[in-house]
Amino acid sequence: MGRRNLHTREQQRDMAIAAAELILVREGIDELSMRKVAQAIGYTVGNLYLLFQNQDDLLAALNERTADAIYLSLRDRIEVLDDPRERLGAMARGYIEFATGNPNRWRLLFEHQLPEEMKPRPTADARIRRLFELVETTLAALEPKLKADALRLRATTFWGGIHGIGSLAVSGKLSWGGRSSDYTLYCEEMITAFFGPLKPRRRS
Amino acid sequence: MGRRNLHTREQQRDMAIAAAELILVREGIDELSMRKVAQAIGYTVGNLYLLFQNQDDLLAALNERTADAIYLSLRDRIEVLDDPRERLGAMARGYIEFATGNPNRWRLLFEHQLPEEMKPRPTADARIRRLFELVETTLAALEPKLKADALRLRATTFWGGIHGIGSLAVSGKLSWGGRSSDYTLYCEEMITAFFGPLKPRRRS
DNA sequence: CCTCGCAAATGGACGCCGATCAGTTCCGCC
DNA sequence: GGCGGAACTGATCGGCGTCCATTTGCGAGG
Repeated sequence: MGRRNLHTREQQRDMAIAAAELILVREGIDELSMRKVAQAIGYTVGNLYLLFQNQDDLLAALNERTADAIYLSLRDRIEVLDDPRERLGAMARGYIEFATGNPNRWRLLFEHQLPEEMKPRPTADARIRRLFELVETTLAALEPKLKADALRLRATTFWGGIHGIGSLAVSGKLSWGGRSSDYTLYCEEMITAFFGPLKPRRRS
Repeated sequence: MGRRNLHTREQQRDMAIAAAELILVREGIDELSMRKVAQAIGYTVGNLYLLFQNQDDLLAALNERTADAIYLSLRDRIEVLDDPRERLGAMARGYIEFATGNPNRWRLLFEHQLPEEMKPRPTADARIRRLFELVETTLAALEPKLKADALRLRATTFWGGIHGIGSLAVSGKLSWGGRSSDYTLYCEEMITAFFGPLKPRRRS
């Protein structure tokens, strides 16, 4: 075949990303090959390289979608809550739930290192930074007396801790440190460590 | 060539593991291939499959060594310290230092998921559990009034948090949440969150 | 000292992968 | 109606993990 013009470049890109995400979710990272993606969208492998620089470029596009999905999920969760403390809890639980509910997408985002020569692709990084900033903003409402530097340090450390719970949960290593696999438990413990016991006074 | 008997099976295994670790450290996970390992030890690829079931079996052997190295490193660090609080700090810093100092070994251990059909290989898991138990034991000395369940939960959560710092540090994503890349800062903040400010009274 | 069984090790084959590019096809403009 | 060039193909390359028929040579038995 030659020129078909069935879809625009942009459409083909979207199709490829969607197909790749489906393969990623259903079959895992190792099964996600350019050949499978090409076959899934009805084009040849060579054509994929007119849409993406290489495989890592496609994976980076996937990661952008994942980062967006996490951010929007957390955003939706907290906008119905008023108490900053509850917001942080909801974000933490939402983060862990996304990790355990979408392990392959989560792993690709955080554990698949892209080669450094494609570092000038700040889009994905910016979307993660947005996530950290969401935490920071929420934390600012909870601890208004903290200075900017201390606030940032605290938010980053807290979210790094939550991230660690997610990381261990996804790789199935949380049970190594204890019997339970109920990640919410670890979540609550982390929040308590950072922000004190839940609801210190109720109906008092 | 045929029978050489230059090295025993055990020796060949050790040579292969050592060679693989060198390649892992120097060139990264993606460059660690069975062919390179075979060439490095002066044998053919086919012979490697008389020593290991498959590549993941070799990687699992590498991970055992890494887990041992981390455990022994932390053990050495704390045995010269008496104060439990200082011990936990030393362990946390040591963990992060190992992660940032040996990123490829650390990534292979925690971020490379082995296929589930080789799950009946409890050796590597046991070595990680040992690490968690070391934390738990040290924490027990700091908070003697905690019950076993609460202790385990607290230790696991704390160590999961430290692990998260390491995970983000290794993947270079810690700067996303703040300017500094001085991981010790995050370490101290995490310890403070869990165990209160450092040295609450000095020379008082 | 010879020889021969069998363990030890080889090396090539298979099917997959990411990546490249000369060549083919056919759309749309003149 | 025809043609230039964009769109797309598919063959090709080197490398990968894995397997196994074949070859080699050590060492026990004569």
